Amino acid sequence: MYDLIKELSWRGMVQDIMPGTQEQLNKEVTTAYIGFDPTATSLHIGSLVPILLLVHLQKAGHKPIALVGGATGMIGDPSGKSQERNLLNETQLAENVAGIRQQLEKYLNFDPSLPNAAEMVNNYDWFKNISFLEFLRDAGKHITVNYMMAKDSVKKRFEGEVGISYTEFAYQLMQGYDYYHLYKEKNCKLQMGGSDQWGNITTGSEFIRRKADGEAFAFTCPLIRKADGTKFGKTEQGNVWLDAEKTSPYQFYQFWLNASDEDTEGWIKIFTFLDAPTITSLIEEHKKNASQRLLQKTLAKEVTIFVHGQQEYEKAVETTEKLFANQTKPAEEMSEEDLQGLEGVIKSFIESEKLNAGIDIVSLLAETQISSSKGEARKLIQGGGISLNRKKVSDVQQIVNTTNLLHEKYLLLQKGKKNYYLVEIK
RNA sequence: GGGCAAGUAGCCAAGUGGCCAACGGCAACAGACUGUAAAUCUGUCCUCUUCGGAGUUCGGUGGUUCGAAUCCAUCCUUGCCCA
Repeated sequence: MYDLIKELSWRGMVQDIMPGTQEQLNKEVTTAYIGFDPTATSLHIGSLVPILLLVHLQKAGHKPIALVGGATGMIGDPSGKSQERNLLNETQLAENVAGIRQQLEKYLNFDPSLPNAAEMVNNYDWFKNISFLEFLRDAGKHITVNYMMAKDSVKKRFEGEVGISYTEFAYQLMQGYDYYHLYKEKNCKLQMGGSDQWGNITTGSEFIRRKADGEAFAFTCPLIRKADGTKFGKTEQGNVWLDAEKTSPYQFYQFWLNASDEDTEGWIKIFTFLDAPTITSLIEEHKKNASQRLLQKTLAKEVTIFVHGQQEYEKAVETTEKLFANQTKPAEEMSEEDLQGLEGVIKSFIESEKLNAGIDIVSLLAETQISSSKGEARKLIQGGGISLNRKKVSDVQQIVNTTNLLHEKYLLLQKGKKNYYLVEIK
């Protein structure tokens, strides 16, 4: 067993920590949990940090519990939200819980023969049996409203102009009860999470102290931000998901590869398992010749392998090389195999009759969904944002027909520099 | 139940009878520069378009007016104060 807090500290993954947490972890094998909100069927890269915390925890010899918030998801966490959330319906929620469960199983070791095997729980399982009266008597009585109101997440809403419903106000008490439940049932003595969860987490510790006279610890990791202040984890296609169906490994790899220098130094510590000397030397190496983007490549490699596996990583690199390594090389020189093997690039189809007759570029872009409308397609072309087979389209009227096809089957379209689309005839 | 204030595009936020598809900022998308980086500069940014325009907006509904995001009525939502 090594010093987990020390390990996480140099990685920049500890924001707030309760006194005594480090001692507890070094004293004995400790069970710890993190909650995941079932707001979608897949987790996105924002959830990667909590997942990594659990992985580190397990590596350090402790026992991780992943809690899926089937019950709390029905309520809505006010943390970081300036507005009341919409309630999810039950079927949607059940679907989301199932999806997330499946993903978490990939990253943690659930082998029951291990002394510190990971476990997964759903708080709906205990909340469904608790009546409102019971909850008020067993939980509500132990925490004062004054205490709950002092939390930042709640205070903001009191001060803001939107207000907070009784339902969302109760959220932190539910999360506190979760912690108490796991403390009682699983001897869970540590809760982790993003720093936005600090308020909710400490309510849990306080609740355990008052109701069970027990000591329960906590620490949080900083929320990931980009150096330019914009939201982390978004691309032109939207959220970056961990599900390969939603975000292909190639797109996933590209996301990390595109990280800025400034962000990469911090991210490589957080998102990879590389040790301190390795990272230090990588950073030095990178600074000598930043244009090689060694840090970005290493980061992208490590994270893609962790999430999608070695094989998918290799395919992503292959596709990346075909598209970006020889950008000046005419598209006509790409072999059929090259084009077919463009794994993860967005593909679409066009009927061969349309090409035989010749189709104007604007209609083609609209039909293949590369642009959302003809108007947008036209604007993109006028702004110089569209390339066909690596040649910039300058004429809005340009007709595309079979002579433009590569290997009589494909069209390689680009929106901007980085977004490739492969159109196949059918 | 009474009083006061507010509701404008993804968000913030101007506008308070025609010059308004609506100032500005953020976010987003594209271009130039570059290293598939950052910063910077430029363009786009309600929807559709044969690029000439066309259509639908300013919480909902109804009205006044030649003409309303702007005035009136009413309803809804939110916040604050009083009961």
